[in-house]
Amino acid sequence: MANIKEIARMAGVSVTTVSRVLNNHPYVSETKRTAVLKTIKKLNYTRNMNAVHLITGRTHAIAVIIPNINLFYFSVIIEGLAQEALLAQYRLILCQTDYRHEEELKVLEMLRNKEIDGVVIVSTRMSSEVIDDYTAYGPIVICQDRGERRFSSVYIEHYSAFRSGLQYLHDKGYEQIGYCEGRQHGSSSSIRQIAFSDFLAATGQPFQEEWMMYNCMNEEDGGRVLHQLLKMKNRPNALIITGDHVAAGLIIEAWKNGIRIPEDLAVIGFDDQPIGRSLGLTTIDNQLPEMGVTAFRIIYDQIQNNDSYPVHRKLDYRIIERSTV
Amino acid sequence: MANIKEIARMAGVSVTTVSRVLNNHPYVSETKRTAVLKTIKKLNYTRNMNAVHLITGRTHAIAVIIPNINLFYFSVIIEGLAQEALLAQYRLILCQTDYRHEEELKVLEMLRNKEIDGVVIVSTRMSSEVIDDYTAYGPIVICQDRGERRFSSVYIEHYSAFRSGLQYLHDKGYEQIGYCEGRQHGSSSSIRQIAFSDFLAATGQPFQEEWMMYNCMNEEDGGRVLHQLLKMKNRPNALIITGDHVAAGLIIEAWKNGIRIPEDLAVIGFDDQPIGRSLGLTTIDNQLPEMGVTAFRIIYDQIQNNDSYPVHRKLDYRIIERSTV
DNA sequence: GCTTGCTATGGAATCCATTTCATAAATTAG
DNA sequence: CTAATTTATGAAATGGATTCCATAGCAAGC
Repeated sequence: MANIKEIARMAGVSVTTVSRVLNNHPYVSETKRTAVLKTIKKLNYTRNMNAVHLITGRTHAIAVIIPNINLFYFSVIIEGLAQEALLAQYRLILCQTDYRHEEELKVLEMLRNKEIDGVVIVSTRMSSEVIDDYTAYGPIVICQDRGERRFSSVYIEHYSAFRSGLQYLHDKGYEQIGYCEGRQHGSSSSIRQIAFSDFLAATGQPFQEEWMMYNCMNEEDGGRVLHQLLKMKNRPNALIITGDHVAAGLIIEAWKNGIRIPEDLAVIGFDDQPIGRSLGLTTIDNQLPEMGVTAFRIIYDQIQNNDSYPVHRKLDYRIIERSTV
Repeated sequence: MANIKEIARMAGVSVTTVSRVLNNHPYVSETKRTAVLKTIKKLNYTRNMNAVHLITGRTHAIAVIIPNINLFYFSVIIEGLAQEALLAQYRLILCQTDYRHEEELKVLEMLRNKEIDGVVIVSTRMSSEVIDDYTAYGPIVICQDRGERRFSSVYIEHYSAFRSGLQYLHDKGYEQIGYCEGRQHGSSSSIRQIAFSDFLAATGQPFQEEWMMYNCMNEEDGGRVLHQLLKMKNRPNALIITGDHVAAGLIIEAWKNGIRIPEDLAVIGFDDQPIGRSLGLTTIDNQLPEMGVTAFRIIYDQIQNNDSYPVHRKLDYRIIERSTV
């Protein structure tokens, strides 16, 4: 109800002085300062932040584009992001777009509209060209590896992470390796597929279409994969699975069906998820929380310094050896 | 850069007419409309949404207070909430407060500041009195059962859900029932504890402190609980566990230690989580996605109708019978 | 022919804080 | 004792839309 003008009138000062008190500006006498504070309290006044946003051109909010929060991979990144945003007193607008192009675009439009100060893109199907068009309006950071572009990125080297997983299996003596892949047309999927065929080529093995399992998203898919394996005449003796929860579903189904792990089937997962820890699953940790944290920090720095020079930050991965290989 | 005034000047119309075009107001002639649209395109104009928010007093944003997104219980609620928000073209501001009182208050202050149009509180430690103080500033809905208050709620009857879980075990012939509880001082924990002791009283059983397991939050805690059980001289033959992931950790550890489920130990969980499905875990489904969806709809209705009459909506639960009881 | 009602348009007020600029008093420096 | 700072204060411009109100042309109703 009350606005800065009314406070000024009642406290017998100018609006400028009230604004100074509100923003802790030093050049206000102690008498006036207390008078203003008293009036503010009396009228139960707070700033209308929309006016502040309008005049300052900043909203202290960033948006994050994500297909779905209820997937471990994403929720962990968001957790880190949200933690950092809280620390920096920034608002985090969650945009669960399910890869829908028009919704993803709407978020970038928010940047143009000045509704937000920056955008973190965790996963998208948008082309780099489309995103490039919006870099003029504010910092954008993407959690994918896209090479050099006009926007910043934080990424894991999926190629080498995947290759080192394969190499690990190979070093342990497994030669027949199958691959359970997540979202078939994800950006990292294609990189991993290349890593996979490069590995096969390097070790002189043929590509077996039967040993490729597509669209493995959750525990149930893992279970389904095990039954696929059971039907095969020529089975792989090791599996590399992108996502520990898929691996978990598979391992549980394996136990139920008397398949010994790793004796009959070795399994290596990704992302070091809690359920994998319980199962003793060997996995490749991708430092996902770090991803969210880093993404926020990049955005934050760019907002603070009004700097649009793109930054690229590579995160490390590491193999966590447990008992499924 | 460009604003509505400039568009008006260039298109040779008034700002009012431009605003009308922008808002699809019918009373604009076709000639002027196209002139305006052409100018908008030419100058690559978009509205400054902060100005719109200021003048309209609405932001089309709601905030959600949540301790941590990376917990299944919460992330599922958020998923539903985010889906509905997207449909209604609302922004969802994620406030991961980790139960910190000052942070939770800041979110309510955002409502007073007019930064947001409403608040969904998924879980909080704030007292109803504190929340009541903010209902004057906009709709608030809480996902907890707090009896009749000045703000709306969506809730599960934890008491009866828990009792029916116990009853189910009892009907199946289990008499020695232990209880793994989540966050010890959560609002639903105390209700469940009452349900538990009421049940014991009703069936004439004594309360066994040893059979109460506190602070079971994740898979590892479930594993830990199993080892606690192994050490007991007098073991329960059934366990009711709030949270399927805790139950999952326990079941996996049971398998490793040769405890047969349900023969040696029956287990009933809560929330119907994916990992539980793989394990064949009997569980009580609390319709969590529905919770988020409903919470949003309540807020949305109240915003639309400028209606602050509190609504209370109870969600159903149901037992999903699988093979651990 | 006169009253309504609808279409079309624009001027000006409004939302509310920040910030630049101008001014003046009080210090400090030299 | 004058010049240069520092402190303190307020008027007015600014950010960029929406909307109330006034005006006017035109068609329909009686």
